[in-house]
Amino acid sequence: MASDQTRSAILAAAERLYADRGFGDVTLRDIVAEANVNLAAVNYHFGSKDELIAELFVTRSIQTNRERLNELKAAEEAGGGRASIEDIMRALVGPTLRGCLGPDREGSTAARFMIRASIESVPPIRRIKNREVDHLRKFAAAMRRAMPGRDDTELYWGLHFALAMAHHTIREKERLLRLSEGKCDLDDVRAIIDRVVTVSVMALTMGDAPSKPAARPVLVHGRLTRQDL
Amino acid sequence: MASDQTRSAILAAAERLYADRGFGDVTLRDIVAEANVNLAAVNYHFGSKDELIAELFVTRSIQTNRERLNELKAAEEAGGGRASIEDIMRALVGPTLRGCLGPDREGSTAARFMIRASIESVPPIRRIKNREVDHLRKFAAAMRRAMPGRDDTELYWGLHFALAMAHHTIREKERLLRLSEGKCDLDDVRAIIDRVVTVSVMALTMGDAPSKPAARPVLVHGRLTRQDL
DNA sequence: TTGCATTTCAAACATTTGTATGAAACTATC
DNA sequence: GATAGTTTCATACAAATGTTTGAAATGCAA
Repeated sequence: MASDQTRSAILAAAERLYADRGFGDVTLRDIVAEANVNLAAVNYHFGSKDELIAELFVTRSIQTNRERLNELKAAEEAGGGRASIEDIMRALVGPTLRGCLGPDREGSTAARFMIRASIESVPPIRRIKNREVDHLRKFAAAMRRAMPGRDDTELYWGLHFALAMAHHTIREKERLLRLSEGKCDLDDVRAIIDRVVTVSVMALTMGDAPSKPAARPVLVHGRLTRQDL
Repeated sequence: MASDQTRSAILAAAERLYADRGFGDVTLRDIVAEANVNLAAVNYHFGSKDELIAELFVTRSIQTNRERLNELKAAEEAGGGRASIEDIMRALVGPTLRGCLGPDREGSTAARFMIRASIESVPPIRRIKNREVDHLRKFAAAMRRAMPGRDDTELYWGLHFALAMAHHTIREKERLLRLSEGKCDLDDVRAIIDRVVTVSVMALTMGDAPSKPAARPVLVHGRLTRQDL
């Protein structure tokens, strides 16, 4: 068998098992059984279990970051070089929410893996996450361009809260579903993204209103409209 | 040694070690060493390691819930039986944020333990968290009283986002600090609570404005004032 | 084919870890 | 102070798990 086949069989099996059962109770033996390869293959190809997990997470992180930046770039080009704050926030939370929620989420192993990574936060992943700040700086810069003059502190808090709402929704979707007795529709990703974006922009622009009501966020793509509010 | 002394020595040592080093790499042997008791004492007094962790978490959860409900009750009494939505949100996120952030947080083992519990989410704790919904229902009820006529869905989302911002701030405070290069002051708990409450109330009351600007949240206790915005 | 490097494999290793055991020490009650 | 119940202790157990090893198999170039 070609070397790459074993490698990717391990990666695929590991991602699937971790996504399904969490990092806590998936052993290397489980993984190699699922991948139909020998136990020693993991250490041969990856060095250690932790490096395997790290590779999985890095791959998926890069993917997400690329999607985010693509969306940001598209918004900037559409806006003639400068994206609106709303579109920036949408680019920030959209890819993750779309990937991890929605009715077809069961089919996406990658998304479920990233949810696990967000919930369980195992050491090798935590190490990577902690140096993930550079990517966010690009968003901070775009936000600064979109809201010149606004204090940087406010900007960071807005960015922080946007991620908070997006990630918490992914992490705790079961609980929200139970608490709301199904009233909160977690399959309508469009609406959820709009909701998170709206609140984020409100947090970022608070104080601009009420004198300038035009600055208030307006929902574009979603189902929420003024009369719902 | 009296039975209770051993018991509480184990509890204290376990909480301290878990808080410092996380659930991942603290063994029962570490705990009994720290507590100066015999290894078998854990199983004798608690049955198993998981039950020890569960007891730690339940104790602290009850404590937090009590603080939240006390604050809610106080607000309701001060408001003549009905608390404002702002005070309700403040009662929801205040105790946790006060406990887990702030300059004296290093001293509070309990708070650091709860942060760990929030970050690592080990099985026995996850099991408990999943049936923790009842407590939140009381807050949902209070919110319903404060905002009669508002759609329940909106209410749950507001509750959800409030917890999102609070918990994410606790979980990711290091990252926010690094991202903002220290600009976001995570020691000023007062200001953070005000910020979370303000955004939560904005999320809950969105649509009430701009026709009724009086309905916009006004910061009371904090340092943020209108001229900052 | 020969020879060399890469990859696979079964088996064993070395720890770590939670738990169980049975005797000893202790405590409190009568 | 004898006895029964409780608690402590040293030690052992059993299972799991990541990692290593050295040989066998495979692929590939000369």
